[in-house]
Amino acid sequence: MPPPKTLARTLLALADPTRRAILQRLSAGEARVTDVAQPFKMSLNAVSKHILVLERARLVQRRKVGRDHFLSYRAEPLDAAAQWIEQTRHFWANRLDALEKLLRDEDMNK
Amino acid sequence: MPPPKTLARTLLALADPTRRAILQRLSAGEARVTDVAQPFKMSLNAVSKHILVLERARLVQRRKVGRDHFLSYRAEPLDAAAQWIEQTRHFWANRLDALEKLLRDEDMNK
DNA sequence: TTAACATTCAACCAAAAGGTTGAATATATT
DNA sequence: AATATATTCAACCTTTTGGTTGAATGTTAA
Repeated sequence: MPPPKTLARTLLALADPTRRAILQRLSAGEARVTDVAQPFKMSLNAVSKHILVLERARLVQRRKVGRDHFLSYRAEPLDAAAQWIEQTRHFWANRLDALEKLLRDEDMNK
Repeated sequence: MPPPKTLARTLLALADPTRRAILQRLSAGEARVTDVAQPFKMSLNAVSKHILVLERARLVQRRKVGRDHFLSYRAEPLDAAAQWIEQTRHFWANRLDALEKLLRDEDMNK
């Protein structure tokens, strides 16, 4: 089972629009740091930092080939995030179901 | 359709562990600000601020009754977040499928 | 009407986030 | 060997974030 800080790191990484864009880019296939940075208006260094954050969250993996660093997208952490969200979502959904049932039952008695 | 900043606000709100805890608490039912704040070690004011963030992200709704403010959990923004995550996840999953298929096809030719 | 309670507002502070530029490191090309 | 390329490291700056305390506001209770 993954350490509990994993979810925090994942959500934090996803909370930045630049990082989400990077992920989208990488979900279309491997790319080097420079390639990933190219479309952005910010400096290469800034993008490099964002990639670091994504790496710490295990959302991005790095494969060095000579001077090139090839980045790829890893889906696993998203699973945990999705799970948390689904869980939180369904909890309340179930409560609503329970409430509706209760109201239905009461209706039957009128 | 929701404005595009909604997802950013949602993920940002979820990225803080205190706020996730507050949501969990509220997903079990309505509660007043003081009640929500009680289990935390930080000040009431700090929690009040977190609630503000959750409200701006539409994850929490407020219903005032006299001096009490009753807070409740709203699931809708989580749907958008879940959707984004699912979409990003499946994109890559599909690419993997395509790759596997390609490799299978090549195997047949050997 | 005074006192207690529930909550926010305002001012402040430290730490973190997101960006910049410039130098360092390592690899590739000529 | 010299130069160009790919990338990070380090120092710095500004804004945002998450927290504090103290005062203000509005509501209920004695």
